[in-house]
Amino acid sequence: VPEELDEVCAAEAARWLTPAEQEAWIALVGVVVKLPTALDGQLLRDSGLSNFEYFVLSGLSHQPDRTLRMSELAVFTNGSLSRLSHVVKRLEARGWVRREPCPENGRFIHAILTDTGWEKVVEAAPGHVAAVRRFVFDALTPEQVEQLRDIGRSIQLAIEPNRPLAPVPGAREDRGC
Amino acid sequence: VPEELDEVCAAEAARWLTPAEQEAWIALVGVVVKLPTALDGQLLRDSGLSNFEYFVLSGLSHQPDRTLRMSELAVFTNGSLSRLSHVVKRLEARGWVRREPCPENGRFIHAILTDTGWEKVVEAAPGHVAAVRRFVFDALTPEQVEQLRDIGRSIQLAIEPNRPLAPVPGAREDRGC
DNA sequence: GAAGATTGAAACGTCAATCTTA
DNA sequence: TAAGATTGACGTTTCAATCTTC
Repeated sequence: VPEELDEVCAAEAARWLTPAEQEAWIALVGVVVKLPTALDGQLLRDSGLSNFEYFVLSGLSHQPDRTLRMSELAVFTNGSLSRLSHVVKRLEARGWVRREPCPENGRFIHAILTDTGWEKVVEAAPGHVAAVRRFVFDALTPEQVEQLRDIGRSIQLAIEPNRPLAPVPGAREDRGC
Repeated sequence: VPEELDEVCAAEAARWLTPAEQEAWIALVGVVVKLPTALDGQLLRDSGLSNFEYFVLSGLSHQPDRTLRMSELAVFTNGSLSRLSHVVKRLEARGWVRREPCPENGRFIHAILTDTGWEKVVEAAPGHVAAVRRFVFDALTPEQVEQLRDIGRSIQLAIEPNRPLAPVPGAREDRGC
């Protein structure tokens, strides 16, 4: 068996990863798999929300009118429109979001955060942000935070050369929230 | 609404993320969501395998005897034992893996890569590695590769302080495969 | 009893088909 | 006709309960 493995290695050597890349790859895969699980766990235990649901509510809460078109929200949440539709239906059933057709263009549907939904985000946010700090930023130096930003953007560009990296227009990211 | 937002910001200011951290966070979330989708897409199209299934087959293929206990394999794949059990059942039905109780300790179950399974990995590997190169390493400088490794390890340590970071013993990572 | 592993039901995501409005 | 959005069916993951072996 080792011999066969060598053959495979030799045949495809040019395409394999270097040892340094392998180390980075293993580390990256671990984060990609474990971070969502860890964050989902905290949110689910403490607030009964999935990561994705929180992202939807949080995205709406940062809009000046707590409103976003479904397709804009889909971009913001990095999810498909179909998935978003299912999730918003559940959030609507729980009373945190409501949907209305756009008065100006009937093809658009506005997802709107309700007052109850706002309270839910306000309740859930501190614990979630604390988890993000604990799992990510407390473990990194300021230089690493910048490195992470640049690396993340480069990888996203490689995956989606055409899509803009910036969050949805209107998001109040500059506010420090 | 903006006023309320300010109140929330002020009340929880100490726990929010800094602007630099927000940028990094958005970039990281994007990678965490999009990279699995991109890799899953390539594998599914070209080889009919999910990322997780490939990881299982690949993990076994790197063992000297193509064998790993179920619980070891679960650690290696960053997945739950339950999920692994379901997946291995499907892989067994497709003839790529078989399961046998450990002769020395009947509680352990060995997952063993079959010859057909080996061929499957050999067929799927080049395309998958090429995708990893294209989406990740072609976009990064050698310095960034090292940074990514360190950042990834730090985050994993923060998530799981107790679990070892190294791959499963016996994995032939040092071989360049 | 506890570790290792499996199972079934419920929840979720994905895909293709559908519906609606411009 | 095409863009925006929804729906239902199917496959997968998760969670709790179960089974087996030490």
